[in-house]
Amino acid sequence: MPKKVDHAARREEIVQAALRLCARDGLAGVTIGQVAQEAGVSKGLVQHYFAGKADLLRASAQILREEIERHVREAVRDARGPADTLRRVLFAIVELGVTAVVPLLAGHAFLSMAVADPEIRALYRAGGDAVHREITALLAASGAAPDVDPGAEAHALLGLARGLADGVLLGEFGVDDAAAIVDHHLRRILPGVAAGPGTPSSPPVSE
Amino acid sequence: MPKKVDHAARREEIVQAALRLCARDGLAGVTIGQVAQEAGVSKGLVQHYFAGKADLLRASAQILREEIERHVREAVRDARGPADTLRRVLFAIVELGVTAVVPLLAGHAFLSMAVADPEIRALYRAGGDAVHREITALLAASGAAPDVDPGAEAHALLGLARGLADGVLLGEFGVDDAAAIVDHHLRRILPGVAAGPGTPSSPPVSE
DNA sequence: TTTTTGACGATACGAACGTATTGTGATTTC
DNA sequence: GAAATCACAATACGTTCGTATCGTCAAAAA
Repeated sequence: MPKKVDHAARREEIVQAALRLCARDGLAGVTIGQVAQEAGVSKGLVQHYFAGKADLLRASAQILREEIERHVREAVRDARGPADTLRRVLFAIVELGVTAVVPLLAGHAFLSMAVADPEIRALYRAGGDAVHREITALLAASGAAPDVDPGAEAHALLGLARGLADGVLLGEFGVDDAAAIVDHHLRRILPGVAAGPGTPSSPPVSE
Repeated sequence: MPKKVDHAARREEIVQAALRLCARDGLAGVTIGQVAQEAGVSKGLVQHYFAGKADLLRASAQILREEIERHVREAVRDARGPADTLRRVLFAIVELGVTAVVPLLAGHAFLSMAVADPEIRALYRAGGDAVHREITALLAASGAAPDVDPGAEAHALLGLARGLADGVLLGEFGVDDAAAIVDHHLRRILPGVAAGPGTPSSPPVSE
């Protein structure tokens, strides 16, 4: 039998190349040949690991989701209490505009596919719902003001964070401006919870 | 001399076909041939009106922006006072998720192009900045609470609206839920301004 | 009426696409 | 050590892309 390789790892290498291309040139720039070149392998190898282009894109969307999830989960790792966790989650999402431009851009490119492809759409929905549930729970555990409905407020916060991430991505404002906006809203929702001691982001940079 | 036709109108017809394809299949599905077929004209005619594919895409992004701007401007037409206008602007943006799925999806597809193509990027920035200025002005004129910075709050509201539009687009919640969220935030920002008498959207639908 | 001009269609062509096919080593099992 | 197996490269093939070119017809100007 032949050399034993980590099938999943090899697939991920190729997918990462695909995501890079997707962020640089859009979904249109993702071709088997380009992906192979970007990954530094032969075109044949891409075929060896993926049944076809659709398979490649499907896997890319999947890993894209995991990538963002990992990013958020990492930002939350050593958070103190639900309020701090919530803050870090939202910051992490906003920071995608600069920290993880590739996944974010690729995500946008995939969004149009999500409408046509039910499998990718399900992936989007699952991801969004998971974050929403998480934020709802954090909100409920953070001692929110009595007039806030955790479910609705979670939709608001998630929407706000996503919208701000796009603003950061397009350079309309900086991460720190976005972070300040998030903090401002959190302070309104969570009375008595001051801004967390450690800002996960880098020191302020003038726009 | 030959038959005189409205050059701009013919270009727009073709662009509309391109945008439809873009929303249905993503940017990858926009080919000269497909656009021609969708528009019901020959491939040669598309060439006749556009110097090349890049020209077509550029024009599409331009018209896309005008389309959304028209949509918002129409929603604002018979608004009463700055607070009501602001509310209608935000509602219009949120409603893009159902009313103008084509422009919204196409916009997402173009977003990745905006990073690479400086011309399209400038278009995005100009559009975003214009809306931001508008919202800032409306906010200042609406008698906002003393602790709100109109500029920052405008970024927040615009971000919120954009994020909610995506949520609506993906079916995470309904337009009415999103509208309620917007209203809730507006009430906090603009004390003393009750919800406008006429909700532009349809009656509540359970998710 | 003749000429001219541009709208528009049909076709041609090279490049690049996705995929199918084949070939070649290296490595593990027997 | 022979045989089987899989990672991986190379090539070939049919399709579709964007674009260039040519042809045609109608209408305005002469």
